[in-house]
Amino acid sequence: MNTKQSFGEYLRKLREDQNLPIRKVASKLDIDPSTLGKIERGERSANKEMLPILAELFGIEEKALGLILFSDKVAYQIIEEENTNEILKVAEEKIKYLKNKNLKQGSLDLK
Amino acid sequence: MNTKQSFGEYLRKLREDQNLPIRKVASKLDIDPSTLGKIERGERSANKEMLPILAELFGIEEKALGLILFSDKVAYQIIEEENTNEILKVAEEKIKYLKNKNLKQGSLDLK
DNA sequence: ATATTCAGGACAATAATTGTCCAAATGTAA
DNA sequence: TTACATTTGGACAATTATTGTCCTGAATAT
Repeated sequence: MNTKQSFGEYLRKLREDQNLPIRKVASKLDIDPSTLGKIERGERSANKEMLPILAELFGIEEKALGLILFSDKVAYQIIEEENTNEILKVAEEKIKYLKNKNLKQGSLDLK
Repeated sequence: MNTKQSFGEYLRKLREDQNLPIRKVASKLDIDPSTLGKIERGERSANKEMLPILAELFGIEEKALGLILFSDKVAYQIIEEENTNEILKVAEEKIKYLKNKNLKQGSLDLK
């Protein structure tokens, strides 16, 4: 897993390795080729519905693809702050706490 | 630093410790009391402009307040995924890479 | 009982996101 | 070069999310 790559860069590499035109992949995703181009260039974000389609198309794990997508989103969200590491650490503790809390309560009040 | 608290819960505690009504704090922030109530209950998000005002009002570090706010946002964004820890780890590496890259290039292309 | 405070829904305004369409640019092969 | 396919990127519209206000009713305090 190359964590230095953005989702778009990764996607483009996958596509080019298979010599597929944007047009074809876009068609699988049922979106305009221009939109996919923007996703590959990072001007747009992909959404979760695209993940299983892309995973199957390129023969990779959907979870791995999602990992790249979500880490992109998180990174983008806080990269302009100075204390990014601290933010991530506190977020991790918070998530741990919340997941445990909701587990005990039974109700998944996470939306 | 209590990482188990959300930004809103933390804010409410600060306010109640000083026996201030929502109305007064909202006025300092120049927003409707109802909006502040929602922020305290987590139904709305605070924004960065509010941080220095709140920090001064309650005599705490703006950075500490921002830490709680941003970690909240990150946690909220990914808490429904299963592999949250992995996402955070990859995000951290990505940020490290991007910050270093932009440092070297000089241009802060982060927006 | 009256005042104040707070909760929460309905609503409007604004901003952000998502996608399409098209024209220009780029690449590719004959 | 010509012809064709692909990609880029701007303008635009539609949808969705966010933000805040206003108002009513409930709870709390005096």
